[in-house]
Amino acid sequence: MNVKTLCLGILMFGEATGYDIRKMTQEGQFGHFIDASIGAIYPALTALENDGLVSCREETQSGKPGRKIYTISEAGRRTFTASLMEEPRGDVIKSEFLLVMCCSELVSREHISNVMDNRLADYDKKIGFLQEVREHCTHPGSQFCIGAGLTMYKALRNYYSENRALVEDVAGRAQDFRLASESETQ
Amino acid sequence: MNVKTLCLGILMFGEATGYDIRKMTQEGQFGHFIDASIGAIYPALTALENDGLVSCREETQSGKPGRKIYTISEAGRRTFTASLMEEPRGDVIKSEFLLVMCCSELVSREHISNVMDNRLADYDKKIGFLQEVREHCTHPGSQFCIGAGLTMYKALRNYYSENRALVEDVAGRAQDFRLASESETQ
DNA sequence: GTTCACATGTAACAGGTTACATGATTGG
DNA sequence: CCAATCATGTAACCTGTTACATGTGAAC
Repeated sequence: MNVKTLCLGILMFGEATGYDIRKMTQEGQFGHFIDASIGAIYPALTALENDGLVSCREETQSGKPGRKIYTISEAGRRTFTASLMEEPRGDVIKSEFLLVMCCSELVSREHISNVMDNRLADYDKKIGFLQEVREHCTHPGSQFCIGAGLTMYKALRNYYSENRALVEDVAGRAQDFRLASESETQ
Repeated sequence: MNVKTLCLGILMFGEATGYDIRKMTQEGQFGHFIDASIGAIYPALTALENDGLVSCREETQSGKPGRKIYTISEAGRRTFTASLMEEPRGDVIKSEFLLVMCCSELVSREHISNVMDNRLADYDKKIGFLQEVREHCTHPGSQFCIGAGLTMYKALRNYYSENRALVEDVAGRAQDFRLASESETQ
């Protein structure tokens, strides 16, 4: 799913600026399953406008840079709806965090504990965001997605806080818990 | 986290071919948090060898194409360990599935139900894989990561099967459940 | 017989990231 | 006064995807 389609999808929920879209992929109701950087969003919106899939209205404010507010067009709606009919591909998850946890014996216990604390705090923040968004949301599809995010974050948060000892106890002890290659090949 | 580092990380657990690494990022103990395509892995391994971070032994079998078995070097271990000390970035999750669910009123109920059934079956398969891997695994960090994957998949599987009616009941009823933009701007 | 799993590799192309450039306003 | 938030945009660069090319052996 490329950034253009993602922007179209977000614009289905209401007009927005590039900046708004960026924010929605960070903290909003899409934060937990859509990823798009600001440097990709602006060119995507320009391309979408050239293709006639969105229209743009410019709001010039005194002093501030003019906001470019994008609205999806009828053609844009059709294009987006058509893209929904394709079989969705498997979710992509990339977690540097789990890679660190996986190899906890290679780093210090302080580092592991610190990274873990940060992650737990992150999850609390995300859970708070989603709970707040859910209260102001009456759209069934969004409710479903917000619920999925909350389910995932809460389950992981709980798992991490209950099982962190597993990785913390072996941190810095590479000698005792050698990874497979070391015991096999040496 | 780029593919080179990912390969290094997997090779910390034992020597492997490019093909093996690909499989481990699909079904193995890394399948749920590492993503690397085969077309990225082969060049990465070549680059890693040129940098002296891995060594390569070629096993020529009768008929079959020779397997190139890569082993991480001492320099490779140091490089990988150093990369673990960097603060891990937030997890990246991209889900076309949730985008479809989010906009379920735009497509038919058949499509939604079909996509949902596929997803549930996918999760069952993944849960089965991980449960099997867990049984043969004594490494604490891996156990932690496998447990995290199981926790996430089981929680989502359960949530989806309990809440699928939310999106199925509105499928194909865009008139009744208009997305925000339609009611606001028209 | 045909499909699948094993096994490697290349190259064109698409795509996105990062950093930079600019500038006002608000809050600490 | 400095940092953060709002707000847009460009471009060099990096990275990875997709499709193709090749070939065996086993299973169905």
